[in-house]
Amino acid sequence: MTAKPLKGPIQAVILDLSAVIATVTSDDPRVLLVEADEPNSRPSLPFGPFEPAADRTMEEGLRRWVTEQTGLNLGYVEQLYTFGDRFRDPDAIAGGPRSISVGYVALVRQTAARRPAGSDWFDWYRLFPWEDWRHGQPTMLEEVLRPGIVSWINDVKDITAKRLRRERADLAFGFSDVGWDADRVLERYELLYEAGLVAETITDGRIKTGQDQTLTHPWTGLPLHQDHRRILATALGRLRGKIRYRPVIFEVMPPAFTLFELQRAVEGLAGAPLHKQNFRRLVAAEGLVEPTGRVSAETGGRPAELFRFRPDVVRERPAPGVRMPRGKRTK
Amino acid sequence: MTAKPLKGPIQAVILDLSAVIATVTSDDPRVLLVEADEPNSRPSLPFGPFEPAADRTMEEGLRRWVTEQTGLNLGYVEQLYTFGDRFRDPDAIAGGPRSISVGYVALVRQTAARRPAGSDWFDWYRLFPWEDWRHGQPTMLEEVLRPGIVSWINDVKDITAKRLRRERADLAFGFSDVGWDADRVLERYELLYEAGLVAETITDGRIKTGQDQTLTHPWTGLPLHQDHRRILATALGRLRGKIRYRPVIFEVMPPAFTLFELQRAVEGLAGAPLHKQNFRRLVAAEGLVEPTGRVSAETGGRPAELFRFRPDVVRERPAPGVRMPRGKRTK
DNA sequence: CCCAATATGCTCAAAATAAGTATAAGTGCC
DNA sequence: GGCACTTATACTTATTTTGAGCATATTGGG
Repeated sequence: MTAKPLKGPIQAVILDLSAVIATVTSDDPRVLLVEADEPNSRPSLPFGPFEPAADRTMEEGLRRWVTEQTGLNLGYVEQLYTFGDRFRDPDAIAGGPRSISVGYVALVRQTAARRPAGSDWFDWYRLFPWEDWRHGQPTMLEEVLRPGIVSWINDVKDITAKRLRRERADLAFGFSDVGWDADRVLERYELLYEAGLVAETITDGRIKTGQDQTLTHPWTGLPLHQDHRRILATALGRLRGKIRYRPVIFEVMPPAFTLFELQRAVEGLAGAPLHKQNFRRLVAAEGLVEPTGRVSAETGGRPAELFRFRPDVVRERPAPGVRMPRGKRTK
Repeated sequence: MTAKPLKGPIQAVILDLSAVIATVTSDDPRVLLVEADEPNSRPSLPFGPFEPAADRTMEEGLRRWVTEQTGLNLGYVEQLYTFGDRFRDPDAIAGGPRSISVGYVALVRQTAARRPAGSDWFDWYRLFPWEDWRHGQPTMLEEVLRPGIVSWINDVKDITAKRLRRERADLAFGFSDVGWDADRVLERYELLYEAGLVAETITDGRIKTGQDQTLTHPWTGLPLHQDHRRILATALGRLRGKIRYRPVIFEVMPPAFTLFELQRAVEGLAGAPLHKQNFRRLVAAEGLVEPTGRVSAETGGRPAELFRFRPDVVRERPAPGVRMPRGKRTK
């Protein structure tokens, strides 16, 4: 084993940085996408080059070009994952340099959520309709996805391979008594991708199996450029996990908010309904917020007290966040 | 905002893959390091080039060269983080191409933990002595680290900057009534790095402040090549978090083990002592293990029953892992 | 047979959680 | 002003989970 790899031939890679910029407007979680500029192209994540000469770190570089291009000043930024699979850029399959992208997830406040030219805020659940359980199980899950997944399972003859596919589907989608785990966003998207149930599958030069795309694809969410929906799935899963033990939700809230607004934001990201009374008891008990003394008359009923984030909580609790049940049974 | 970044000039980056290969021997968590080949050099993580022409994915590439170089067959592999800060490779500061490394963490079984030529298994806590709380608070924390950190805090005159440093230290090290959070390994290492309390600081062409290195460095763990100890800190933090909600600990266990052996392994990674009776109640209640029917007479007292991992648990529980308290008070 | 050492079983109080019921304080309409 | 309606907030209760300790079981060695 050598301690230093060969530095001789420069690797044929192109490195760029992609940004999942998320917020939550009054009701829905949203993400910033660059709109398609040609008729046949798809929306994409904002992405830009990494310029080693200019930027000390990749995160700095990301912040710089995001601000230059969109005027947004990113607050919370976290590195997500580095995507480098061969098929991620169809151009590279033919032998071009491998395209590598370091994905970041960033959170901005609703108030700062202007609409930069050429891009727009998309409801996260337009991309992942099956992830929105705020009003119960999405109907498309049983009606569209499940039949498609079952036929993907039966597509393979070998009994062991079939069992593996079934177990994987059970785990990802909570079928047959396994609970739905809101965090497994990526596992679900990847299964749908392999099953040919999302529009991206075909473009990657792979054989699409089983499904009639004209029937299924309109129901399985908006396809994005290259593997960008996969990057988004990674981001959503990460965020859902993180709100449980870090107070990141406050990165998208205005300085003052009612407890119900906070609840709506959490529900939006988590994709699940929460028990109202317990939610307020929890955030109070956790010490996440403190009253401002003011009230909001926007609610239509009794005015709600306005709260603010209490930063001291991070020095009192080891893992301050919004406690939520992780799995839920399908029924 | 343009949807496609410029592909004209190839980025001046060198991409490689580094591997944190971890296991737990009977008592201690261990990591595979390549031994220094010259008198003045330091041990390093195994790392190798990413070869787009040969490997479909980076993980495949990693598995390939690890097997080629060490003969180890990696089981569990997870991408950690991508390291690309300017200072990570001293050679690159002068204007050479930026060195980027995609870090992975892998787990192998004790039984498979042979000793590949040129490398050796190092006790994790030789690198991070302050992280080992299995026998109570490490003495070097109060005796060496805390004074060093205090003088780093006082090094700065501005009152706001001083408060920021103090709060950051409180949070990372659990000073002044904040609890010790075992997962914050990286935050602690980065603070020590900035404070000039680890040997790596000086080599990066930065000004070392405050401490007399001949006094402190022998106490602050074994320094590694470049930023490899930082990569390890990231890995340890990630693993500590993960054992709580995924059954990854079984990746390092032999096929059959006693509950106390399992507890030792968890304690080794977590760096904290666990209550024996509650531990066994937990793993039983969680359904993580099942009895094999055999017993082990190795224990010196009453023979212990041998258990095996029960893979079905992943289909019964949304987040199967070893439940542990996350923070602990210093006292 | 008694003791040291380890494994395992059980109890019990405290804390956290889930799911309600009850009450408070506004709005709009008549 | 009274009433229906809406939303906010307080409180109750049963259940589960956790933390900590005590008690018992099963071995090997003097």
